[in-house]
Amino acid sequence: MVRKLETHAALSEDDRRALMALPYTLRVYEPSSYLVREGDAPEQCAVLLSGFAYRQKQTGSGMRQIVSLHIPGEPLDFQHLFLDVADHNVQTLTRAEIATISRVALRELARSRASIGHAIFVNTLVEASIFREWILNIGRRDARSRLAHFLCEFAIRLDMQGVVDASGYELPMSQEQLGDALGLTAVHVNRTIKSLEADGLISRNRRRISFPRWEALRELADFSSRYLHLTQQAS
Amino acid sequence: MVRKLETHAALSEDDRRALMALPYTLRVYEPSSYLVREGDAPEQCAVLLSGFAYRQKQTGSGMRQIVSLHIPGEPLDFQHLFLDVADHNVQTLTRAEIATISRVALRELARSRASIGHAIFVNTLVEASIFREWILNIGRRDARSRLAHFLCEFAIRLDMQGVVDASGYELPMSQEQLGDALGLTAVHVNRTIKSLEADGLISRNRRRISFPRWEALRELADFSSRYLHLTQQAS
DNA sequence: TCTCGATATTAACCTAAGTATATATCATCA
DNA sequence: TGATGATATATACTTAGGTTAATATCGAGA
Repeated sequence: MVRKLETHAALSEDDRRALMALPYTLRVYEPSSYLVREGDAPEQCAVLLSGFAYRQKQTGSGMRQIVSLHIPGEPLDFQHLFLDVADHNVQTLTRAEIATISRVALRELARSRASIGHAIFVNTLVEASIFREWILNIGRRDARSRLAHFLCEFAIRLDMQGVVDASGYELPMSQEQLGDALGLTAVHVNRTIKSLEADGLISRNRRRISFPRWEALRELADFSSRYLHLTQQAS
Repeated sequence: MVRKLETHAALSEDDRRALMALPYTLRVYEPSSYLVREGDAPEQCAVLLSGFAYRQKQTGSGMRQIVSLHIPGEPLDFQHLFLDVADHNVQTLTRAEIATISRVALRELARSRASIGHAIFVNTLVEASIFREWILNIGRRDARSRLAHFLCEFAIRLDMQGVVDASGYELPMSQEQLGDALGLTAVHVNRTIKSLEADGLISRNRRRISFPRWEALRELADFSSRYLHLTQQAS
């Protein structure tokens, strides 16, 4: 599980063993638990085994912006691995099972084993690429495309990670949180979801979403998976 | 110059010599020249010696979003150092002097000299942190705060890099481009600049901007420099 | 089964920001 | 020195999305 994430970037040989050998602590967190708080000096490095999590920042006036979303199998703290103080918050979205590794030990491993360091680096580069796409999405797409893009990204990522069948998935968040991720209000998220549904681009049952017209949705979303770097080869 | 950028992250000893020893090509680019195009397989790694540059992505319908801005002394291609295909465009903003290093050589150096690899990693982590702040800025702040935040960030970064005296600076971009960076239209950028000016928060002469009431501006902008990780220590 | 808190949905109304277009300013260059 | 193209500024009007608040729905307990 710890190395499942490494695979997407650059397969290593038997330094998997080294990764697996890292001492870790397993713990289950309740929804909305903080894993990292802005201002903290990060000591540990968390990996999401099950459940969902997100990164979040807040404005002085208390507006929240979700800055990224994380699915089972993804590491949560590479962004702070070499930084002294956290610049954002990391929180669980749902109840989540999390493995915690010592930050120093991981850094040591990254330094001593080049291929592991490389894999971690690639992982953070892909994350950065997703940040860029989110900037584009929030800055330049209207609510319908923006939401559609978000849904497409989530679908593809879940699919890649093998967490879900292609038919659809259970959105692990409220419309309020969806708004925080998209830079919209909950009310407008609701309007927009309804509008996509009315056009038959998605269908829903409670939070379960499926995609009766995937191609049409993808087109509306202006979605291309290039920025996810799915085909990234080891090197 | 090449290693000036490394300093902000984690000073290395005499592997500066190794960096300096990298063969490079010097070239001057005209404004708006493409350095990297989305879809390309990056071969070279550019460092901005003078002038300004930015990263940019476009929507299917042709809307542009500037995703980051770069000032003299900053490396431009670490984001693609270990990725096979570019996910965004890099362009000069002004006429710019650029040193080009072979990507393979730099990767080799990053691998063989841990402290250089580390410095590069820290640099990309800080860039990622800036991406996150931009997501917050675009997603959750209104036009006045958003523009003010942008101006503050630019001021601080220029100041840190020693490019400018604290009194103010010459904005190297049109209001159109400012809009592309902020997720606004040029018209609204103009309104917003005028409004900040009317309130005495900035003063202008053509594109030269100065800050008669820095503290007030910074407060309006909800700006805290934490996310720039200015105090990042070597480790 | 009933209650409660969290979500979701809806409606009415408001405003920040977009659109469209005209005009002014400025730097460049023939 | 006058023309030209790129910016910047201004104005009128429209609209996507925000605000507020009321109502409906649902799952978890008691």
